[in-house]
Amino acid sequence: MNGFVSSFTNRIDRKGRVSVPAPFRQVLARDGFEGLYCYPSLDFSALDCGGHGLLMEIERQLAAFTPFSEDHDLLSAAFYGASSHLVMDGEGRVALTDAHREAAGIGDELTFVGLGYKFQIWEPTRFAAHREAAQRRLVALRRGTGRVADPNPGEGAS
Amino acid sequence: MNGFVSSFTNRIDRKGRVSVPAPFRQVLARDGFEGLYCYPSLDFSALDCGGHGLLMEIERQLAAFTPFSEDHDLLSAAFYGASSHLVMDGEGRVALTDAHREAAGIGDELTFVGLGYKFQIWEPTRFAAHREAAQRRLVALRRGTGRVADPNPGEGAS
DNA sequence: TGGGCATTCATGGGCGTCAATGGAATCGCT
DNA sequence: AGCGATTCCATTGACGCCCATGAATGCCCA
Repeated sequence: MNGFVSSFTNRIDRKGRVSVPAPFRQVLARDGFEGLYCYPSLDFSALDCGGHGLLMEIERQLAAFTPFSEDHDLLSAAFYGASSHLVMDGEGRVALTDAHREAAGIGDELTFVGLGYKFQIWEPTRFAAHREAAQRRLVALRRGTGRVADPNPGEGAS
Repeated sequence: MNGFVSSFTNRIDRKGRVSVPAPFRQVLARDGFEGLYCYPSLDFSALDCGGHGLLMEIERQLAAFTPFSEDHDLLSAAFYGASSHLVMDGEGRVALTDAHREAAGIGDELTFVGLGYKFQIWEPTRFAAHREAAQRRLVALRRGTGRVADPNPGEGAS
C-alpha cells in the first residue's frame, strides 16, 4: 500500500500557506515528485492533486484521443491549462493560487482527502456533505449488486 | 484457522490508546500487515478493521470503476478518505482518530469483534444490542429455510 | 493435586522527537 | 529603496518510543 489514504484538515496562514500532511508528503517523495501537481476537479468543487502517478494517469486518458485532434487539444487545455505545479517550502507547505482557492470555495481551512492514486483538497464543510453523499451512493451501489449478504438489514448505520 | 475470532473489550487510556487483542495482533502479523487498516462500516455504527486481506477487498471493488469517473472518485472518498492506517506502538496499541471514535459512538471502552477475514470495533453497549438482533435474525432464518430438520424447533439456539 | 514461579498482556505514565503553525529575516527584482 | 516572494527560525502540541506496574494465565515441580 503506497497511495494517499485518510483525510486531514489544516489551516491556511495569513500568507496563504498550508502544510501538506506528512503522510502525503511521504507518498509524493516515494513517487519521486518534487512538489505537488494540482488542478480543479471536473466533477466536484474541489482540487485534484498528486505526483507522477496522477500525471501518468492523465496522460493515459489523453492517449485515448488522437494527438493534434481537436478533442485532444481541448482536453489538454482543460487539464494542463488549469493546473499548476506547486512547490513546497522547507516545512512542507504550499501556497494555493487564488483561482484554485476560489474554485474550491476555500477560506482559511481546508481538508486533504486521500483517494489512493491521488488526493483532493476540499473546503471542510463541503467535504462533510460530499462524504455523506459518497457513502449513501456506495451503499446504494452495493445493495444493487447484492454482492455481500447483509446479516442485519434492519439496523441503522452511522 | 487463521482469521479473527472471538471478541474482547478493552479500555481507552487518557492518551486515546487501546490495546489490540493479542490474538488479533498475531493474525495481522501472519498477514504481514504493519499496523491496522480501519474505516467506518457502511452498515453499522462500527469500524471495520483488518490487514492486507481487507485492503485487497477494497481495491477489488474499486477496480470495477474506471479512474476519473465520478463514481470512482466517490467510492475512493468513501473508502480511502474515511479510512486510516493505524500503526501500533511497541505494546500493540493504536490510537483511533476522533472521527472514527465519533462514528462508532465510542467513549472510553470498546469491543473488538472477530469476523474471520476482518474484525469490527464497537461501542460495547451497542454491540450487545447488535449481537442480540443478530441472534434473533439467525433463529428466524433457520426456521424460515428449514434447511436442517430441527428435532426441537421450539428451543433456543446456542 | 495444590502451591509457587514465570510469562504474557493489558494498562499507565515519562520523555524525546517531529509536525503544524506563526512570525521574522533575507533575497530578488524593478 | 520598496515590495513581494522565498527561506529560515521559534513555539507548541501531538505522537512515537520506552519502561513500570499489576493482574491473569499457564507451567512446573514437589
